[in-house]
Amino acid sequence: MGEPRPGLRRVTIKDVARLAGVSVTTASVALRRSAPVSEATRRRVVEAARALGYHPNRLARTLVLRRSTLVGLLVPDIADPYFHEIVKGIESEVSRHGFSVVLCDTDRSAERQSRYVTELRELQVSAVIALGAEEYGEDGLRPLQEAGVRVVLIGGTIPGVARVRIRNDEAARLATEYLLSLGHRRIAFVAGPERNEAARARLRGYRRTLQLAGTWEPRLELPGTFDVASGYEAMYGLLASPPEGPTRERPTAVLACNDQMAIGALQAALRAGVRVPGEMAVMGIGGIPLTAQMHPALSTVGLPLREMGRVAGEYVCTTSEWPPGREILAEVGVPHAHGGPVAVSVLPIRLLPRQSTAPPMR
Amino acid sequence: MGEPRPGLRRVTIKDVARLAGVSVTTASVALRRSAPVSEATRRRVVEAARALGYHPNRLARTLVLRRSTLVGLLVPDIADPYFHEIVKGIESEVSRHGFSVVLCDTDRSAERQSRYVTELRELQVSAVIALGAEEYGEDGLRPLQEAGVRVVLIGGTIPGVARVRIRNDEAARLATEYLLSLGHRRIAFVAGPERNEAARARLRGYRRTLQLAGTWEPRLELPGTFDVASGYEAMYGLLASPPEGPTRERPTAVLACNDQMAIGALQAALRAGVRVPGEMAVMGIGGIPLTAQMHPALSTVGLPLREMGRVAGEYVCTTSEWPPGREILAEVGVPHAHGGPVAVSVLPIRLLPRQSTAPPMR
DNA sequence: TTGAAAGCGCTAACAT
DNA sequence: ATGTTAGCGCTTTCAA
Repeated sequence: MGEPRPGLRRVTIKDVARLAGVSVTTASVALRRSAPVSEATRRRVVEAARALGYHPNRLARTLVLRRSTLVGLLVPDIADPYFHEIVKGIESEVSRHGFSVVLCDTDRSAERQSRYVTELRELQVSAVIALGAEEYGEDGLRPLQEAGVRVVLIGGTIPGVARVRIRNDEAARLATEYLLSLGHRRIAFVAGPERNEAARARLRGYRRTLQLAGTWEPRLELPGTFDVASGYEAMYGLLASPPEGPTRERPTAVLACNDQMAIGALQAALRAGVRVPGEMAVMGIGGIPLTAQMHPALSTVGLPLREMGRVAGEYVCTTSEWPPGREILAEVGVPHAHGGPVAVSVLPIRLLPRQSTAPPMR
Repeated sequence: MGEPRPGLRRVTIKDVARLAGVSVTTASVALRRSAPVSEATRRRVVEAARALGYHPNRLARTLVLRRSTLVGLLVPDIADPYFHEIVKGIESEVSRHGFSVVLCDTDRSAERQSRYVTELRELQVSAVIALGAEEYGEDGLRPLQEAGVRVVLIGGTIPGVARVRIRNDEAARLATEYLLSLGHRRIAFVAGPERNEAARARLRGYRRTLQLAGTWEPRLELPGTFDVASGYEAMYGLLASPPEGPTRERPTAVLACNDQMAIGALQAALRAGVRVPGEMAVMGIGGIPLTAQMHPALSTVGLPLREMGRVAGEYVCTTSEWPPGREILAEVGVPHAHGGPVAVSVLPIRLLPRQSTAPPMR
């Protein structure tokens, strides 16, 4: 902790009270309007506060009220573009409610993670929003819950922890059906990390859709790690040595499990002189802004990223309890999602057909 | 503010003291080792704390000690890749010192900005790190300073405010000289926003270097706005209608004022069927990780982004005052920077020659 | 070596 | 309508 900055004694409510010629209580009440005060005194107090440049000390308030306006944000890597829109959604919603966000970039390190969990407890945060649940393990967030901190997950599941859900399987289904509708039959899929729940769900959605269409080929499922380079490599490998199969032809379309890998795949294709979308359609899932900046602009499935952040932010700032137990805040999916639990609130997943997809060449 | 969470009374130092059978004072002293305590009691206290899962309340501590472990981070747009490494540098350094970062994404809105300035004051942050100084205006941060909050800028200048400086002109010079050394003579420059200090410095560096080489052509200075799209457009325009000049030929190389625009320019060239680096060399400035992911990998000038964040973080967490007045923390530049004030600490800018640059074709 | 008392800035009973 | 008292959790004089 830094030295107390000397000389700069901050102006407290005491100063305001003195200048206004009232008691501290009256000053407090007048400023907060938490009880009736005569209009005259209220004005005097407000005027005194303005004159002195008074700003209430939130920490003192937190202490006495025993509720904090601090919210922790646990994120595996703030540089990961997938998180950006989500973070912006969180940040603006939380701020709108008069809360503040404490940023904790764990850098995917278990050690930093647990340090942050401790730190957030000490800071008396009222809630924690955790991105990338698969990082924390079953009980990584337990200490927070036990301390009475409201915890909500975005992406992934931990038993007993509230979360914002989206229908990742539907997102993949939407993309796959779109490619099918364009006339593609051999559609490769660049999968994500096995441990990632969203990646698994998207793979499932892709697989089921192709199985239903009768064109599923296990060999067209390529491994990937969510990053640009792995998408590049997957496409590179595909072009270098197309997987064998019922037909010897290489796929006419590649769906990547996330946008970053689609970007990598796109670049690999272009680099190899393969025309996109003419000779190879490329598609992602996510709808991060960068996809729109590519040339050709990348077709993808737009997930309500900002809205996910907003919902989580609203939840943690909101006083009323949500349905208890393993709470589902928002069931985010296509409106006609088949079966499943009733949606609390259905946010739109939408297809974003852009330049990187077209019907296969004849 | 949320409701106080009932029932979950947190464990305080009072509980620890009671369990250990000592006074609160002794418990405090034992835990902090701030005064001599008998080994026996110390163990009892520590044991009690462990048993109860005690975590000190930092806000209470801040209140009494009058120094906070909160640091505000003002950033125009957390999704801007230029800021990522800087933010990570800040975050890890600040965290290493036991401080926490309050994230404020102003979204380049003046209104949000001033709300945040107020919020940070109320939170009693001990310091604020502000990225993108040009956003805040001469006195946007004044209230913080007046409240005794230590303020430091990364990028840009505000009179009387400490800042971390890098030699942006040198970065551009380095890039330009490199392109000259490859044999390029007609080198276009995609400039950045006029109001951005770094953009102006880089333009200056480019211009002077070419003037020195006797190959400067004003028409080769193209306008840009720092984003990918503007780099794309600049290159697109260049290829569609090469600027007239002493020779009718189009430039053989394009240097962009930042990496994002270079990425856009690269894509435009590739899209137009112009081979990079064969027919057109493309280069950026910044060294953001994304440049390494491109194909071809983008040549650029690596700025010590993480280190800039680290230095700023260290400054705000550090108790000792730095040189007063318009403090210069770290003069970041090439070792042989010509003239200028003496460097407090010189951080390396380094050339990152990669695949997007090569000698011009004959 | 330990503890009692005071107080950081604020708010909420409970008077008046 | 206003003021007095008490106390949030913690640390630090100052006594014992």
